[in-house]
Amino acid sequence: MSIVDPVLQWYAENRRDLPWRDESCSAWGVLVSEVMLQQTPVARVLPVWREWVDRWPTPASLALAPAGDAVRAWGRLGYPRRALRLHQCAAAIVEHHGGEVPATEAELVGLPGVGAYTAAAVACFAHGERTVVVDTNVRRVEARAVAGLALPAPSLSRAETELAASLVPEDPAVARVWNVAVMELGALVCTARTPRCGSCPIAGHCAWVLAGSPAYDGPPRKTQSWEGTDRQVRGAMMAILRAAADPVRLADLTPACPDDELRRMRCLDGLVADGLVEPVGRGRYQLPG
DNA sequence: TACACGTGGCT
DNA sequence: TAGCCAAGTGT
Repeated sequence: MSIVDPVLQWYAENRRDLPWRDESCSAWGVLVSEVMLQQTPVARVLPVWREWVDRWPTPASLALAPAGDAVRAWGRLGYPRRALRLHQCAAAIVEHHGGEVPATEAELVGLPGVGAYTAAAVACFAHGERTVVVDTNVRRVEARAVAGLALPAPSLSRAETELAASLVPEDPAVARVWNVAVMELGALVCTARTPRCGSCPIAGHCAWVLAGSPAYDGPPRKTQSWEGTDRQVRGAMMAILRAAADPVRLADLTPACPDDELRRMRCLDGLVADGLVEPVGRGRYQLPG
């Protein structure tokens, strides 16, 4: 008995109506959603995605805008480098793909900000290609249901990729639904911390449940630090720059890290090196033009 | 491979 | 409450 059919049926009855899943959503809209959803919850993405696709409905329209507009419109989604890469991605699509989002994983994976996951997701969800989509949700569902583990290992293994590939239905149209369905199950039911096994369509043959839901027993999962990190300072600087209508002075960035000038300068240099901040002379800085 | 990279909600 | 965690990518 495969877990595929019950998951497909569960999805048909429980799926969220997300705009990037609409038939009318363009491939570009799908690509934008996938980049925004990297490490970022759906609820936070929704309003920003709407604003982006309304303002920049095609890769060409975004490519024509200043990069700083993309960074500012990114708002507080986090990881603003994604906005910069999406802007670079739009330019690459115009330059190398006639302005159309490419359909194959091989073409997609070369674009800025598009890695293995996003390439598989866009090829499948936007173009109907039969790909193997493996994200953190898919890994968790399959780790539990098939491997009997509480959580997947910190990094993706060959075995996991092969397992995921073995579960994808042959028919591309069915594969497309499967890929989104297993992700949705991971997002809504088979969650990381408090899985709702009582509502799970495959709890009856979940290896982890059948083993008594044993606790995680793998290498320690390192928790990312935040307080006092460069990342915190960079985020504070970006917030100041997003809010500013004109270039800011160095002194305007002091509140981002008031007690450590060395760190402050290191973070600013890093932002400039990343292309998120642009020096404009006379000791002033702004979002990239 | 391991680490850096934002942000905010949830338990 | 302090972590934990969220549709990863680039180096």
